[in-house]
Amino acid sequence: MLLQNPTKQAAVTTADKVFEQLQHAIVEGDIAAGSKISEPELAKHYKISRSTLREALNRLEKCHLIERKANIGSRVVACTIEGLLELYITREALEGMACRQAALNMTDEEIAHMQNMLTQHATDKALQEGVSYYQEEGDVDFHYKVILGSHNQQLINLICGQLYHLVRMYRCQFGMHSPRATRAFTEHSNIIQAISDRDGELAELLMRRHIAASRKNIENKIALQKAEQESQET
Amino acid sequence: MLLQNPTKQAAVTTADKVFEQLQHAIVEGDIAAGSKISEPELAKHYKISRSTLREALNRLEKCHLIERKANIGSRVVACTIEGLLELYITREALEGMACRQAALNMTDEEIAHMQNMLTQHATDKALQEGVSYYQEEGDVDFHYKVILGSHNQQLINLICGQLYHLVRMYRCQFGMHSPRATRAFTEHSNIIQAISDRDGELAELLMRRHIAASRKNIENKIALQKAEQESQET
DNA sequence: AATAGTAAAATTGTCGACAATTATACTTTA
DNA sequence: TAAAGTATAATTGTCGACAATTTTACTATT
Repeated sequence: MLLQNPTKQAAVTTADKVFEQLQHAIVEGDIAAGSKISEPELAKHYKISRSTLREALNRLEKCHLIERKANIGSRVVACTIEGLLELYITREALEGMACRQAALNMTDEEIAHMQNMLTQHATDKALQEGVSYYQEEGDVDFHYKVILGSHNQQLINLICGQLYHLVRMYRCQFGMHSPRATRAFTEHSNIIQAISDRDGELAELLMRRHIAASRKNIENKIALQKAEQESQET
Repeated sequence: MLLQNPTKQAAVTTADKVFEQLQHAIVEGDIAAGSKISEPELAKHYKISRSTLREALNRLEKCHLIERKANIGSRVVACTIEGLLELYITREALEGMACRQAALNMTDEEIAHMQNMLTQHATDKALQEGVSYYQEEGDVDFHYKVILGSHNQQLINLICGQLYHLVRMYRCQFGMHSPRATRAFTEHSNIIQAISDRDGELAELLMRRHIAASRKNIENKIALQKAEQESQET
């Protein structure tokens, strides 16, 4: 993952650095989803005081990667199917609106840059081979560009600063790299076209369909798995 | 304000209590928007240690009421017109989707309860007098019910747990109680009808129009003020 | 044997002190 | 006089210890 969250700011303090390490560990599943967090243990592991660790934990809570209860402690969030679907619903709402705003607020330069990026991806051999490159980095890259293009700080903070850490976590833990590469590419093209045409309404509609398609793709998979399980059980 | 944020949980720890007091003070403007926060000063004022205060500050940051920079300190967020409009855009996206989900997921009991609430407000003398009661409590109450009705924890947390503190802050600081009472009442009625009909698409559309109408109302006011200022300057 | 009660251990919350960084006031120099 | 540099003061970040609460292990009672 070379990709960087565009809202991320340099980690200067120790708490920042430990936060980043913990974030990575949670997203990648090195610290299990749903597991309890022991402050003394983690503090010892990272060789920092509990105060500093708690500062880092507060940041993890801010991007919804852990949950805290008073006098009880912290737990890594659980990755459930319901949670995943809820996340997609929320993304559909926020990124849809971001896309509409992008159509209104992006500069011509930004749009040109995004078009170039897509062309770049189109000629990329990885895409032609149907490999996951485009899905992973290219997809996230595209979505980031649109969100930033909204020029709406509120939307940018919510999506890039909070939601996307969870998105990455689900991607890692559920091992999601579905074979939608070429299809997603076409959808991205159409979205950029709508933005380029300054058609906010269409841009939002297309982005929402794009995300909803991913969600339905997952729902189908789940349904299939369920059916398989039940047939095995009998 | 008797109204309670439905996502709020009992404050057991000292940091919780100080957080609530600070939250109130910031929302009401007792601590000025945009002002710098002095940790030693506040800690002394509330008679707590700096550690405990910092815990409270972290929670304020979580609901976007303050912003922190490493080694520099915290500032109360500034209330700008751009920020207000961005907030409305975000609300439109999130609450619109919440309303769609409410149409799909609310139980019949919940819907009936919400209808009763609206009838209650209709017969309320305060509404008939066109007083601000309906707008303040009734409006927020209605929106909360819809959001909770989405049964989507992600949406509920984002809107009730984060956005609405900022909304309240803007309402207080900009002194917003525009005379849209009866109109808003009609709009609420139509939204409930759509939810009752389980028409998610219409419900979302109406909620978005409802919020957009408020936003445009503000934009008009701003434009008017600007025009007045300019005419005075000449 | 199962449950309730109690004591011990562990965990979280809070505190005050010190270290590192930033802001301020003053002096020096061109 | 203005600008740059330096020393001082103030603020934020980090630490280890203690207090309050929760969990665990054990004992006593029915």
